[in-house]
Amino acid sequence: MPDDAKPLRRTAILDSAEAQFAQHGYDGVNLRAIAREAGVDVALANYHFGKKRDLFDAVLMRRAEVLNAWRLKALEDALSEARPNPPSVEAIVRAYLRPLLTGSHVTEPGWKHYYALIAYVNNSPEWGGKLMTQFFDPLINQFIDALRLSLGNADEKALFWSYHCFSGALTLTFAETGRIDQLSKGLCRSDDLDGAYEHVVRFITAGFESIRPDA
Amino acid sequence: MPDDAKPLRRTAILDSAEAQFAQHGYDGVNLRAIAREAGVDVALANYHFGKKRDLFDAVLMRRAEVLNAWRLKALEDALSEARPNPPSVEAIVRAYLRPLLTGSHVTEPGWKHYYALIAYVNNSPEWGGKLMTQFFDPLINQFIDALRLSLGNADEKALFWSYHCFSGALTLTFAETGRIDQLSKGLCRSDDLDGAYEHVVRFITAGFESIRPDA
DNA sequence: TCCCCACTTCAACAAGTGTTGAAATATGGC
DNA sequence: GCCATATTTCAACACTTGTTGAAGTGGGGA
Repeated sequence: MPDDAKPLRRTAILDSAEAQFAQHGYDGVNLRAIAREAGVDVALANYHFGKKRDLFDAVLMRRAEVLNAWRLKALEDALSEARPNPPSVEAIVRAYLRPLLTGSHVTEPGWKHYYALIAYVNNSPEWGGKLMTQFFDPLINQFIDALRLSLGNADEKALFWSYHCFSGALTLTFAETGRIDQLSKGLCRSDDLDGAYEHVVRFITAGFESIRPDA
Repeated sequence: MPDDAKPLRRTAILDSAEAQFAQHGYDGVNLRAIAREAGVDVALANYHFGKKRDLFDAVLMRRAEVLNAWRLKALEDALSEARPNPPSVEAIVRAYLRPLLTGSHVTEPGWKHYYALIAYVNNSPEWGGKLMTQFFDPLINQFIDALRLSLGNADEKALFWSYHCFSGALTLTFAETGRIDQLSKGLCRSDDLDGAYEHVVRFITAGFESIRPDA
């Protein structure tokens, strides 16, 4: 039987929580609003997920696993295509971003909400350090290893600060705040992840290339 | 008389609100906690600033004006130094970042809190578009104009998406989430803004240079 | 048919929320 | 000292919050 055959209410709660946490943050949402949008009673969220904070973690976890699998495969493909040499920086950046910014899923509201949630978490002084580490760092370390190889003996501090810039640029893209729409007077649209892809790839690749020691 | 001679409680409320909004976000804070840390009664916040949301705006406004003045001067200095030519991209990026990441104020808790607040606002789908536009975009447009001149006839979409990456990298730096500390196993410290400065300048400058048409 | 079980709702609690009007206190000009 | 005004506190309201225990529902196996 398919995964979502019976527990319809359960996933409805997750979907609703995802959308609302993404838009208003953890504290800006109450369980009654989540339950109302899911069409269930308040107590049901507690029955399935426990405390509010556990529901938040469950939302975060659900798509993190899917995402990490996609991105791991993209990285491994890039590595095996270039073998025995390390892939180019651009190939690594593309492997990092392609599963996130391109493909049919990036227009689905569920994924958009999830991305906005990641933007919220990554920039939160309270949770940024802990939660991002918990859910994503094993994969991120593999990407950084690949970049280190590709860049020769780049300075380690420069490498980590460069990744930091990368992460910040990406998560602001995820937030889809509409600010670039205003700044560019409508020329760029923050909800157009696919359109942002090539621009972000170019900018980030050039940033990493600038720390190459023999450059 | 100095500005902060009499209204001690007023600024105490602003300081406390700044610290708490920065750490927990708008909805994660209640007025009683702000008043307690400021050592005043709850009703006093209402007397001075009105509704909770107005207090939030007042916190945002206070340092925005100072910041914009510093950064405008830095940009004008860069422009006049290079005249009649446009300044280099690096000079513009430095003018943008130097007032933010270097100087004696960047170790003060007040400014750190304010920066974290900016990170919160800039990445918030609810407020990112509106508030950042309101407080900072007049200045940002001048920076983008300078970059456009310096870069020759760069593609406009590429220019705005590049600034978007810039903004994301900077605001994640402001958030000081401690994530880079964990990723780098302590080699980089997210509270070391001054140490981040040169790395961010290099990364961002290279990113912008990559869209130069004759490159 | 009956019973067990997972699931769902109902109703309520205790604590915390922003906001406000009135009372108390301080401040500065005369 | 006196009084108008600005500041600060007190006390309370009306409402929302997360959480929980008890009751109800439905379906599948004995």
